[in-house]
Amino acid sequence: MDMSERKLQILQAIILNYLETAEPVGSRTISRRFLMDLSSATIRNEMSDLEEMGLIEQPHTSAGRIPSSKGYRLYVDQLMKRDSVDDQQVGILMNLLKNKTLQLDSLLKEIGDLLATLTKYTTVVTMPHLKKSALKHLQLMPLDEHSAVLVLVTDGNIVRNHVIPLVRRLEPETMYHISDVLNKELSGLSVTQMDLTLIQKIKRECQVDSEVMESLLNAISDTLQHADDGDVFTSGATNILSFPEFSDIARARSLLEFLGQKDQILHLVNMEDKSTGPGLKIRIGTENQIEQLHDCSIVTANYRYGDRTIGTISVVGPMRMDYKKVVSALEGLMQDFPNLFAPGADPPQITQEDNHGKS
Amino acid sequence: MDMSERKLQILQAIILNYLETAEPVGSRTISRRFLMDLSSATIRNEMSDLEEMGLIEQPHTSAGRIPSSKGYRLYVDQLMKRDSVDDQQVGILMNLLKNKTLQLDSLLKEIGDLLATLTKYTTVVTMPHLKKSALKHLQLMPLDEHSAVLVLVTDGNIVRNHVIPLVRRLEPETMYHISDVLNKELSGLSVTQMDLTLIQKIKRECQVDSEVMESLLNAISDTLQHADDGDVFTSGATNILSFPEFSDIARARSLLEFLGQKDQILHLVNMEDKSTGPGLKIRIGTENQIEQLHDCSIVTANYRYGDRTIGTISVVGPMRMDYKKVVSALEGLMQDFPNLFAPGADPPQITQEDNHGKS
DNA sequence: TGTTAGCACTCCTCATCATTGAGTGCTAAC
DNA sequence: GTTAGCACTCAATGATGAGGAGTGCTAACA
Repeated sequence: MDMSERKLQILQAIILNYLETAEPVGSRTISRRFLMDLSSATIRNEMSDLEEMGLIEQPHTSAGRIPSSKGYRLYVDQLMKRDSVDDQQVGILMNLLKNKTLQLDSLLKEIGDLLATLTKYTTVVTMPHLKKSALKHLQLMPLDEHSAVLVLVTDGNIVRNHVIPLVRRLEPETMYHISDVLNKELSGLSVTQMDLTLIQKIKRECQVDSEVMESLLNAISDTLQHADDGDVFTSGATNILSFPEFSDIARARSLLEFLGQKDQILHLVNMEDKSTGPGLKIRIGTENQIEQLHDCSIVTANYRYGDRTIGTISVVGPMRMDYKKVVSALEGLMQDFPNLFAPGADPPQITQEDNHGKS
Repeated sequence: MDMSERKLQILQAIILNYLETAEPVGSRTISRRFLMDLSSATIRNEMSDLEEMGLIEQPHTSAGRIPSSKGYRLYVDQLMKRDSVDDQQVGILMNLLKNKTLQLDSLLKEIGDLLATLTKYTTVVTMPHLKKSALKHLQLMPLDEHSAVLVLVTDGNIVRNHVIPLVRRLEPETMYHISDVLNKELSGLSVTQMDLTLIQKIKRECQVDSEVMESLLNAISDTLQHADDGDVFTSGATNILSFPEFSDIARARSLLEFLGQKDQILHLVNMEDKSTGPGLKIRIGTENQIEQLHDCSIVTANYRYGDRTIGTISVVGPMRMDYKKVVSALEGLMQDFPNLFAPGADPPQITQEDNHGKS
């Protein structure tokens, strides 16, 4: 069976109508609303073909048709046009963000919030992995007899801190000294790049009583190793409850619970999928591995800082999602992303994922 | 109408049965399950009285009775006994927490998570207000040409940080110097205790070019003033969806959305209520001012650090909540709270809210 | 050969109606 | 004061049928 232009039009009509109404679409509706020069009977024949091709399906015999995962996929890949109206919305959003913060993590949270408000779906933002980020500065701060604070700043000005125990009191001056050495040796590196040789070198350079130094370095290395491997920030989760596809409370619950599990989310958005290139990644309905997401679609963008992809911004919604709007919003966002960050921030430049291979 | 012992027994029976089944309780059920020496007819007469007193109500004429807010209130105030089984559970929970962290905020998050798991309800923990906490240490860290990080540590080892812009480059040594002065002058104080005289004094002592100093102090003071006035941490929000009283999706949604609004939550838990003493605060159904909470009950405990009440831990559930379990858990928690924190932490001691006036 | 009108058929939706049963309130007897 | 008995109420359940949206098929048409 060949794929005529007309079939595509009908598929698109079904999808557009279904996105709007969430009701199965009948042949007469299409004939009246979209293709007035064809009778419903003709459209019925075409729909029958489309169903055979697996692009649409029928909830029951005497109902209209709804798009299948495969149908949405075809729509997203071939039929969908970008929307400049949404681009404008993104522009407004970006202006809200500009110069608002010097810190990448708060910026990302703001983006998540605004994107959830704009799209009315749920957004999931993964923060940069500490381990993959380059350290910009690190410092020990005296706290009390038994503890000190280790403060780490990574590129993007993300600050992490951890209280570490001391075997015995250290003078502030000693700490400053150690901090200087640590900084000299470690800044610019990522956690994965730190090895034993480096640690030995630091130990020598500090010239501090080796017992203290030993425990201190252990604590620091512990902190670095166990630092959360990427935080997840979710916004607009309750938006899901407003869609009729989630009026079944059990379904809604299982999805919301899934969205609450950081490790699962991380696993999901970081999952590599050979078929998609560098741009946005769109997963539709049953294309998702995870069962809780079989009724959902997820659009994911990777953001970059410097030359590394370090995190993701995703929009989660029902399969009957306004793909055009979401894709426009995310693409617009990724385009403007580099300009968002600190007007004259030092050397680092956030660059967008280049979209080569896409028109 | 007087309140006989028997009426109380019947009320208690209704409540216990309703907690279990979520179904209106009929006279025959009580006669069979709880008070076998009385006929259903007798119980019916008593129930009629209880209804007239406003302690129970009837969804419709031919249904059993369910407790009213007033009924639960009486139960909570007079009938409910503490439960030692739950105490044991709390004991286990406490052991899980012990020595886990040196930082009050992560400890509180853990508590929230565990309490949500234990009770199967939703927990809401408010973090200490920065403005009310005493500063333990504060420090400026160099970052790059245009910015520095201000790190604040409050009692409880809660670390906050903020990137602040610099009008021009400062040497690390200068920053250390400024930090020392700031520390000397400010540590031990809370934000509310800092005034203009103090700032002037700091300016003099630093002996740094006054333009730089001016902008720096402004930024710091900005940071302190605008520091989030208490963060809110919610755990187990989706538990709500498992209760039949929230099978209506609109109701569930409005509650979940309410729980997502930090400012509203803060307003709620900090609301002073003259009628309750120092111990736990229990708000049942319509006793809550906020409309979204009319079907819910909230049990709130204040935690203290040193001599100040600085935050709250709450459990939110349906009105048909297992008050005994929740109250036992929270009371047990507050009792052990002081022992939880850092084995040999410096001077500060977390003390519990004393329960005088309670048996 | 592609398009369309017509028609029988399917099956969901909704309203109606009767049945059932849990529960009540009242009364009269114990 | 307690209880048995009885009439009554009303939500829940399930059966029934009308209405309607939509389909698939067939036959006629351009």
